[in-house]
Amino acid sequence: MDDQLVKKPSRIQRRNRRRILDAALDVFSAHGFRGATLDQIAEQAGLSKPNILYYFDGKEEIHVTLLSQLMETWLDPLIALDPQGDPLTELLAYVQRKLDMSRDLPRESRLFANEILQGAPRMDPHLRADLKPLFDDRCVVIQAWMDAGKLAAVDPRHLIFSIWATTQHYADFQAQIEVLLEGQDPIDAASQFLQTMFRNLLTPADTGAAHRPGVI
Amino acid sequence: MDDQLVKKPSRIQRRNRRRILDAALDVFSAHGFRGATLDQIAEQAGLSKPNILYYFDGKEEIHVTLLSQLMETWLDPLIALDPQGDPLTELLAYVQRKLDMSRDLPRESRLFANEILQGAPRMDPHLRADLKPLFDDRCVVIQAWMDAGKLAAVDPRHLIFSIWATTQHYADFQAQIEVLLEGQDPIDAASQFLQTMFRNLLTPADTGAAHRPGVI
DNA sequence: TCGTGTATTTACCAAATGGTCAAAAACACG
DNA sequence: CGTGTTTTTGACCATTTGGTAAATACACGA
Repeated sequence: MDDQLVKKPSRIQRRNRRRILDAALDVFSAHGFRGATLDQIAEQAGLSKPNILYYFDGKEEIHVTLLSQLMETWLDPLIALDPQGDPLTELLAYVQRKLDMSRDLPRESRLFANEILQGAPRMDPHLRADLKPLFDDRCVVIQAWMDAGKLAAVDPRHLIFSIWATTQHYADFQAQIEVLLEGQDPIDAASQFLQTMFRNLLTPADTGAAHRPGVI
Repeated sequence: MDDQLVKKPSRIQRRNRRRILDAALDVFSAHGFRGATLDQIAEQAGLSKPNILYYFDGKEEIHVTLLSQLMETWLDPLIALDPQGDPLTELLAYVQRKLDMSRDLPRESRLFANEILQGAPRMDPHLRADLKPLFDDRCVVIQAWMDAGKLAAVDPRHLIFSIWATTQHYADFQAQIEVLLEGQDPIDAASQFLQTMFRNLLTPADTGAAHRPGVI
């Protein structure tokens, strides 16, 4: 019949799997793994619970599938960091890409945050296998830039942490930010602020003054 | 008998309530509200489940009690910001206090993060009633410092966000950091890094060079 | 030591939840 | 249209979970 081990999924299969994963992303990101229920996911997806279990082996598999897909999306901006590019430009662009992701993919950010918060029980292998090597490599690249005097010398690891922390904050702590900012769109102002902060941090001392806000 | 409406709790009551809250902090911070079970809390506290419900009206009340207590702790460092002090010193000390809290009270940080991540369903009133006014007041103070030329001019709100994000990151994303840093204590290095970053950001342009790392 | 209010446990319960299964319905296609 | 396959459903099930009621054990002052 088919010489492939796995039949290629039908149109209906693709559509329903996509619906389920999208609904699951909604629910998991809002309530965490244990807080999410199959009934919620089913309702959100517009399918019955047994129908969902026809497409996935169980709650766990849905979650794992989401996390695997997420890891790719999550690494992208860091992969896009070009060792041949201009150091300061590259890093500021990286900050912007991460911030854009907080605006465009807040559910994914919260799914990730939920998983890490709870000790990364399902994602730990991914972190070690995928994120760690990339992280180490990027630290070497950044360190080389600093050694060449093209960036102010700071700990590259904590630099990356601070970029992650400040950008993802706008997605993960959105509920708090909405209370404190009363409905203004925070991302534009955040972009200004973060670009200033990281430019000031990273501009090497001998390259002339950092671009100070309020000072042209 | 007693002219007070509420009898003062016995020694046993105080001890057991403390045990329960401590156990609940463990469990809630590790699994979130819905992921935590009374059985887990009971076992962790060394009490039976009905015994726990003898001291608290239900799971919800335990959680709410924790969040209320947490809010005080959480506001403390911001309250301690002295409008009369030296601006740069005050803000850098604030960063340090927040970072110390990430090291000393990681469970509390994760409890808070969990709650906000899920949309702050139980904490929203506290945020509006307690955090928001303090936040607004501190923004005014910081803005005044900037207007007086004692700090570089940036958006005070996003400045505070970035301090929260970078410091709490070390508690909330500990699982990830442990994978990436392989067991070194990150807080000391983080302290160096963050002090440098925020000093560079906040030192006003005309006050002489910011303290650049690697440059004495 | 006794009696009374406090503390703890044992045995439950109802609802929620992840999951199963067989049969029905819908569908693709010659 | 008819037939074989895929998809969907309704009825169920076992376990977990938050919570209760009543009985028992305990502390401690009179």
